[in-house]
Amino acid sequence: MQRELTYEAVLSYPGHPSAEDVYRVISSRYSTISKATVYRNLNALYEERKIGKVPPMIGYEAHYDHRTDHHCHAICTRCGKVVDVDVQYDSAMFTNAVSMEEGFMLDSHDLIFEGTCMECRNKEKEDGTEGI
Amino acid sequence: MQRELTYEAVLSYPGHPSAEDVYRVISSRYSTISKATVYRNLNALYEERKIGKVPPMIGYEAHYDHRTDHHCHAICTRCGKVVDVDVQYDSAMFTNAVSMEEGFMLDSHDLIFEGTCMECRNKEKEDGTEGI
DNA sequence: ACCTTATTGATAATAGATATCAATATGAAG
DNA sequence: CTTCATATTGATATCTATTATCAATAAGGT
Repeated sequence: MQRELTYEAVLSYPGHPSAEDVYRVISSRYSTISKATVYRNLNALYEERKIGKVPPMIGYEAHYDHRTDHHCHAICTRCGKVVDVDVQYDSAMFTNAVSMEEGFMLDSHDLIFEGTCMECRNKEKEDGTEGI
Repeated sequence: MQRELTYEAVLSYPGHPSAEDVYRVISSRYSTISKATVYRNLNALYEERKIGKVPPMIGYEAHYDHRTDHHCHAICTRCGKVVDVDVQYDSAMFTNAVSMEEGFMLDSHDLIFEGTCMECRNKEKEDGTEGI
């Protein structure tokens, strides 16, 4: 039942919530939910392929996704926010290159972009001109 | 001085050592080195761009690289080992796609492959036929 | 109602990495 | 060679995100 809540929270979240985000949303109206349950259910939902998971980088929390199709993400290295990116490319060229690497069997690939989101850029601009 | 040792350890390591790997190598002949020093120096060397860092995925340790040029990596999801992959592609197509995303300023991108390395595949094969 | 299985909350534990801080090393200037 | 300033180190505590544990509870079938 908390599983349902978790699922709905991810679906209705604008963007790519972290486990902490999901926990915050749910506990605001169902205050007794445990963090462990959120983590558990996010994992379970991801295993069932009902939700997606942004390829998680060390130093940032894991982020989940209501999209389950394969697509790319950009992560803001300032605030950790994740946005979808739609890039067209032929993934076959990757498959071929990797299969040449001595016996490595390719399951998937991730294309991840790092940079600064507009909000953080604006914030930095403000900070930079502070005092003028 | 431990900084030098750290640098040399990364350069001479076959593959992509984790902090733990580097620590093990160094402490085998310089037993008093502290783990904190290794972590610190790996970070410092990476900041100075003297060594590379494999885009670090949650669930695996960070791995370092004696190559400092931009290239791709494949990670074995069984054992965490990292191997280099040389794929040719035009990164301009990525740059353009991302810059369209409302004001996101792109710094870099990472193309990461996940799969199973040959050793782990062999190991699984053995395990599977065990008892025949 | 009864039994089995799944889910939950609370909490402890984990891994990998960073922060702290006194002790030591380094290195330039006199 | 002293003296002072700065950088690096080792030991350890701490942190963050996550997973493990486990008794308590909930669900669901017969």
